[in-house]
Amino acid sequence: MTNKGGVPASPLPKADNVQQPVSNSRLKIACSNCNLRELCLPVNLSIGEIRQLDAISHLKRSYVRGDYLYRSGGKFQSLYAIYRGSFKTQVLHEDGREQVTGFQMIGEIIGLDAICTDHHACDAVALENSEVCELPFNKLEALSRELPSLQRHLHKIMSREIVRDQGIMLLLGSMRAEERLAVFLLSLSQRFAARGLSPTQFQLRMSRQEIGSYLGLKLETVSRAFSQFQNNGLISVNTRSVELIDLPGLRAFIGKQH
Amino acid sequence: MTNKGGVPASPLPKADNVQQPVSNSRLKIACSNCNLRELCLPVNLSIGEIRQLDAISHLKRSYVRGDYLYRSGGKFQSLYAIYRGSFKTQVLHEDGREQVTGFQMIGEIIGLDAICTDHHACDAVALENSEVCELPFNKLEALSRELPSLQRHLHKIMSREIVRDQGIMLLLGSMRAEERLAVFLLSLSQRFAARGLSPTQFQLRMSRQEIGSYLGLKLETVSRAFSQFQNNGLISVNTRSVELIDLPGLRAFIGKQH
DNA sequence: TTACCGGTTTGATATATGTCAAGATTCATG
DNA sequence: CATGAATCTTGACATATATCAAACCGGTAA
Repeated sequence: MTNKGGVPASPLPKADNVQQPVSNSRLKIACSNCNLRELCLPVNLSIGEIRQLDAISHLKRSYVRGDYLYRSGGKFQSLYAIYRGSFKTQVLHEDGREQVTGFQMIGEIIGLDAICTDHHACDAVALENSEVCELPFNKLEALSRELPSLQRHLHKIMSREIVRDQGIMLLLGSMRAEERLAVFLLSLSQRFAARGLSPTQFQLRMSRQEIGSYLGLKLETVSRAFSQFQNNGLISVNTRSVELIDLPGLRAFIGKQH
Repeated sequence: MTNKGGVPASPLPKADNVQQPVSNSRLKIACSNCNLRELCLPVNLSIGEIRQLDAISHLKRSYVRGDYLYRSGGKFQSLYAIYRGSFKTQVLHEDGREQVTGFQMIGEIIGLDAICTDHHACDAVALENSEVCELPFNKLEALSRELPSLQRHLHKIMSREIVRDQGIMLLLGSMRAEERLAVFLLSLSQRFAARGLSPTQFQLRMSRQEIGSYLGLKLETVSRAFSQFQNNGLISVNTRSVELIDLPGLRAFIGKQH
């Protein structure tokens, strides 16, 4: 599964609508495929520093939809930078309840939950054909002692995750069903835009059930909310393909009474 | 407000039911007041290393109930180790909605949300008379480049916060009102126990409204759930003072249908 | 083509929690 | 001690979302 050599084993990934990579560093490629450089690791690093980071990373090959990147309880070794595709993370309660805690896409770092106990606290499951860069955490820590800008960046990534989770707590704790879906769609829109993809037209990689779990709703409620937005002319939706027709209207919808 | 000297400006804090401090290091004191050493910073550090950490910390004086430790949007300078008392953190939405994102008590670190943008993402408000140790983050980062065990500990604290938030997402996304309150009470119980306090009898420092905001419920619903537990003989409650009578029963309650 | 099969949509109804309102209790203060 | 302001409890009722059920759709395989 892993490829320890210094050169990617497979051709560079190409997504529609994405610029060509600007260097042959795997991590930089994972990053230069998107516009939002902060999402990925090699920010504010010199060429030499990026090479050091490259030296500790491995390219892992494809996961297909449904494959586990890691499982809850598994031993923690590495963080993963998503290189192509997307994942969901979920926590399972012993009584069978599950909660999707996030959807991760290209350029994002996954696995931070495992640091505190040395064991993963959730499952990570591929939503489509995907590839990740593995970043052995011991080596990442050692390198970040040498490179203050890498250290700071690692801290920022963890802090951003905390802030993101708090935003979801706000959503789950105090928003109505349709508001939650609006927030979700706008968040996807923004993340696609940051990667040079269309902010108004995209394919959902997850089911209504998975969206519902993430938003604390049943799948029927999610489906009804989609239909409602379509009836109001805010979006056009056909199963997994979505077009956001009225972005300002969607934004204005959040926080409104009734 | 700050005290830059090497010696605490006020007498050591004493809580009922808590052991005496074992050294005169402010951070170690904040820590040795509790049994769960991992909660606080100077874990696995030598005496000399703790002195280094002490050298970068300041003791801040009392906050009274309602005082802000920091405000959302404020410039990020420092993390804070709670030395005495307790705080709540809350995020505010522009439409006036607020969500309490956590309650923090002695030995816990607060302020991690601010690292990613250099500005605080939430408010931190004292729930009672409280004191904190200020830890200037630049100095903390510099020191953690020198001390790998401090570096790892800082990472664990951030990761633990991520895991905690994901647990609350599970609670908010898929539990019923009474289950949420049971989880909340058991979590408090465990944290008190870890500090050498009674796991079954304690005073709540927050209002029904604040508990409700944290749990995604209205205050009336929280009040009814308290009454329900009391009627079922699981707890005894009188406004802010709570006794957990049947801990196993409370645990068993979580996840049960109906 | 035909027949599945998982996922989605939509309708009818049930229920948990919210909303509104009135008292009761606790707490702060003169 | 008396007063008033918060906070908490409890009841009656409203409503958003869940539940249950049926029909619909798009892809895949026989």
